[in-house]
Amino acid sequence: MPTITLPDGSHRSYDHPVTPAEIAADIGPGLARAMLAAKVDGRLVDADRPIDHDAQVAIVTDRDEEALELIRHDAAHVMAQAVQELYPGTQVTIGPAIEDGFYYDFARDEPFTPEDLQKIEERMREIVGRDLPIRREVWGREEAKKVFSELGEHYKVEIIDSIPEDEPITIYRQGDWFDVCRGPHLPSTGKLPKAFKLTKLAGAYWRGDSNNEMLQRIYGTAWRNKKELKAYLHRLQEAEKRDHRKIGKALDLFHTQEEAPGMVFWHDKGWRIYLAVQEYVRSKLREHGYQEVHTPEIIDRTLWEKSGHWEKFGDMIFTTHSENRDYAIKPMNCPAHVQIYNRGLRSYRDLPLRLAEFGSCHRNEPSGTLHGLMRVRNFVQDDAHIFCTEEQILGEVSAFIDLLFEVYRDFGFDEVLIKLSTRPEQRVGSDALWDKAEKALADALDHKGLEWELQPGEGAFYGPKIEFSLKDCLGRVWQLGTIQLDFSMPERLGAHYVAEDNSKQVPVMLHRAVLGSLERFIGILLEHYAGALPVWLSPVQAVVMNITDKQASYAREVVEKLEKQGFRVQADLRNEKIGFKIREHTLQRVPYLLVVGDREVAERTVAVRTRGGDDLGALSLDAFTERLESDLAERK
RNA sequence: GCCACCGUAGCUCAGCUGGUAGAGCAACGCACUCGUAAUGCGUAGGUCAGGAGUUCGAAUCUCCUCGGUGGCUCCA
Repeated sequence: MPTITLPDGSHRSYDHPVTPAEIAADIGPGLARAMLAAKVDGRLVDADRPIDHDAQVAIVTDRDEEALELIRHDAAHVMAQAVQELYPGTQVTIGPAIEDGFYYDFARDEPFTPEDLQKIEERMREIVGRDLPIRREVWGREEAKKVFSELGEHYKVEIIDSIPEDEPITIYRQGDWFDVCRGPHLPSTGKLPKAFKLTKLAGAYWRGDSNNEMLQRIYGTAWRNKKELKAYLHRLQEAEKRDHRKIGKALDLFHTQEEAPGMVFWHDKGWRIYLAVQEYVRSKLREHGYQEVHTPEIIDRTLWEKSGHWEKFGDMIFTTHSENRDYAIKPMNCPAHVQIYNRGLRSYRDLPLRLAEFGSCHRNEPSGTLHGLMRVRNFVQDDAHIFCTEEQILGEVSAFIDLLFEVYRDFGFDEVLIKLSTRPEQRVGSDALWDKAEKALADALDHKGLEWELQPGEGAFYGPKIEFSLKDCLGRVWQLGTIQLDFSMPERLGAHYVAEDNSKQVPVMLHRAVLGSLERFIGILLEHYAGALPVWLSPVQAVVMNITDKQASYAREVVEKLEKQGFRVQADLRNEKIGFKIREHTLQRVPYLLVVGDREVAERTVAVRTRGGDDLGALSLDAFTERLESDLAERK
């Protein structure tokens, strides 16, 4: 006899198994109508699933956040039904709810077109209008396989086969259409809010394996009401405006062209940003006890054979040759740093040895993966390798995390995603070493009180790693920093040190980067700030503009004085109206706009306006310099 | 690399079912010397990504190549 506890703490007892729908009806007809599903002991279930035990029950309506997942999953089903009604013979595969929406993967010989999306969306609305009840059924495994294989749904048969033996095969039916699904679902298709939109077509491999055939994926977004949908679409639009590729063009920072796919032509202003970032990191490395080195970009292939990269990444390495020798354009810096380590005999007293390089690397990334500055074929890593003893791992990892967060904070990033990847099946090094290393990484994170996600088995074959990522304006996650332990390369490349007891030991090598690639990092910076970089990173920190030709020489004098103090300042003496110049430099995101007219010349001041439109009034040059200095100090 | 889509003036884009290329901004010239987000008038600018084919005729249709976009796979 179940006793039901509601969220307000009240109880209701029943003398028979009761469905959430009945409970909702007991509470009130309004709630019963609004009901989408229920939460029973914290788990989402269908409105008509009987409850036969004492339970905590909450009725889920479209006011609850949980409703979103249901709505999106239902939208996927309704879309699949619409597709199969419109395009008979199309096979269904899987269709989950995802962040902001849903997708469904279909198998069909003919490709879907953007016009098809319109039709499918219309048919979806029609199916919602039919208000078909959605029913859960439990089928026998063999029966289910028979039905789906007779329908020609071969992917579904494979899915049924992959469901664990002890789990029931559940079918959700809406009208004539049904699908294998774990559920839960809405009570009927009519409960699906008409606040969805099909957004894009894409290819996707069956089961995410590139050896499998490619399916056609349709993505959509779905929300609780039209207002939410509209807000989401607006958010997307705003995000697109921040796209670093657009900003790069509009602010004349860089370009790419056909002749060098995946490689960047940095223009003057973009390169100033690049140098500002690099100079900053360089100063941080010095503070943290690194040596900066520089190594060749073209190195004989034999070194890469020894390191193992030639065999493993051969097709991604650019090569060149001369006088019967094959060279690799370096895809990474580590083997080169080991060469520096290996010069001379190292003592345990030399460790930890931290070698840093702004290393230019080339990797022949597959064409489909290139993306603006975010994924390129030629990039510069803020790379460093730390050679240390096993005992020093924890301290080095810990110091690295401090450095990383100092840097991220200075650039204005607070939200960092952290993942720890541990031992994969195929690996080198003893279990005892892996135990120690994984613990060192986890401890270092925990001691800082950081939140992190464990990715078991995702480590490299040569050691575990931590990855630090940021999201771009469209929510895509890009990895920036990383610290990886390496138990393999030092030995492969013959690195040693003499220990206290005079024995010869192999050092542990840590690969680490804070920004990852400078290119990608600048891309993220541009999107994060929508192009309006903090003063310390702005390629042009101030523009001095005259109102008429009369003030030209004073304007030049102001520019010269500020430049002498190390600021990045330009003059705009064109014969244009001041409003025109203000507009142009505001759009160029110049932090400070200095206007000089007759008044300023007479008083030896500058009239200061910010790119945000604030009027700071007339300031003496000294007062303005002071303001710039304080911006730089605060990294504003 | 795989699937789909896209490539027109320096930039942003228009050009319907094939009939011989257009706008705004930018550039250049002239006038205007002006006080905080666009002064006016004029001029010039394109082998429609490249190649092949269909056709009397191709920016438009077909095929190939290159590049880009969105996903998928990958990312030492």
